[in-house]
Amino acid sequence: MHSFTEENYLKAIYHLSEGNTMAVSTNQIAEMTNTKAASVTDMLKKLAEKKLINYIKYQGVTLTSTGVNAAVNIIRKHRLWEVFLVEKLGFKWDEVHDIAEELEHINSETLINRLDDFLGNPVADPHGDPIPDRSGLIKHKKLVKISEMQTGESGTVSGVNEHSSVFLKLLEKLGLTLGTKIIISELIEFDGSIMLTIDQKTERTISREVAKNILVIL
Amino acid sequence: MHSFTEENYLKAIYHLSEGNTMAVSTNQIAEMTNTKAASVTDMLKKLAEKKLINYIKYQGVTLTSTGVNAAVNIIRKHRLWEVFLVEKLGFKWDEVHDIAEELEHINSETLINRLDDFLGNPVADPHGDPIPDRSGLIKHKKLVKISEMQTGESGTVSGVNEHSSVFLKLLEKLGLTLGTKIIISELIEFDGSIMLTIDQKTERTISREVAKNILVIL
DNA sequence: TATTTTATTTAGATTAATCTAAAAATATCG
DNA sequence: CGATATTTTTAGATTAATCTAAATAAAATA
Repeated sequence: MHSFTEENYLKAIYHLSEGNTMAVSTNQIAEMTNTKAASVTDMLKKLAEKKLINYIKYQGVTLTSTGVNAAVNIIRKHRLWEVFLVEKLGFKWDEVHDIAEELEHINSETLINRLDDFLGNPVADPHGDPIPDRSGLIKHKKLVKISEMQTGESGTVSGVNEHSSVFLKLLEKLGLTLGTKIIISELIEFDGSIMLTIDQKTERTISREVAKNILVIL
Repeated sequence: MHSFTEENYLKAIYHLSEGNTMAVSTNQIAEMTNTKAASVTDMLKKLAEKKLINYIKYQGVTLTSTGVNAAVNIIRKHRLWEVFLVEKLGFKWDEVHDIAEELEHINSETLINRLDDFLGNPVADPHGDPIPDRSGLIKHKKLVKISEMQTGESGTVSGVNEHSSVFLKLLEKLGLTLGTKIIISELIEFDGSIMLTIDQKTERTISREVAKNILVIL
């Protein structure tokens, strides 16, 4: 098994390379892991030694397939524990991240597979992020940022790009939690803010910044 | 908070001082934590510095009240997680120790209190060991070893003194799991083994060694 | 009680993860 | 394209937890 710390680096690299196919830089990793670049370099050497990443000095890193596997497994655990915390223990979606951050390092494949079954094999966590299945497969849904929608388009809130407690609490206040149906009523040219109808009832305006971080299924 | 390692030392000291009021020795701790005496000495200095133990060179240690609190809290977490693993995830009583050993270090009072409620505030773990309540109070039941019972006496299996998987599996094979009613039918003088009736049906003989490790409520 | 044995502590190293400061490589821009 | 800025790496320390080997204290025993 890998150490707690190694797992956190793998996860960071994975998240940083989601979307873009580019290699991830030392500084990016340092920022994400709250460490200094020098520490990251040391760890990268170690992870490369273990064949978890492809590392060329000064050129950034990518995960090897072994590395991806390890990372995906941690993410699977994180998200399943989040579902547990919300569905079974009654936590709110903005309260679970830090606890899941600890729970994701518990080592037992049996445990996590039984937890998965206990929870009814959920496909998404409380923030709408997909949960990898036990073979590591992730079913990505086609999600669109509200900021990219056109007037008249409608969709269902199904994910977020920003997981901070402040943001999630705001969404709750706005009535924009997962499953909420929205219709774009107007795009305001002046500041890019967006007016929308929530659940066929409330009309609301949200800033472009907020809109960028809400994902919907059309 | 205390480190993972510090917590393990506190727990070890607590378990070693259960029952006897004597100070716990460096070597005892070394054995329980699978470390060497020299490492223990270092850690004892650190724990004493933090006022978690009373430590006098060469004289062994006792926990301070702060230390007891910390230890009991870890034990509470361990046992609640064990209940979760058995009751909710379908693990067997001999499979949960190692996983709970990891889970007990997850830091969140809210989490553990919600888990407690979710489980219906159990008073004992799957091995019959009492679960401290959220204030740290432990309700000890008056338990007697089968080896101390007399012919004709009856009782209900309610705990064990040996938590190894081998032993627990044996008890299952023998039909001596928690809740089983037994009556002592004969004490065999030759080797100290004990003949008993299980659930008013089966008659069985168990060795003194096994009998010493099964606890019953009369 | 003196001697031997056992237990404990100290001294000095090691490993993992981190840091700061300096050096080296890469990227940017005038 | 070359000077400057930025990024990354190296060098050398630090901290927590551990170890082995040697020294010291306590306990057992003859």
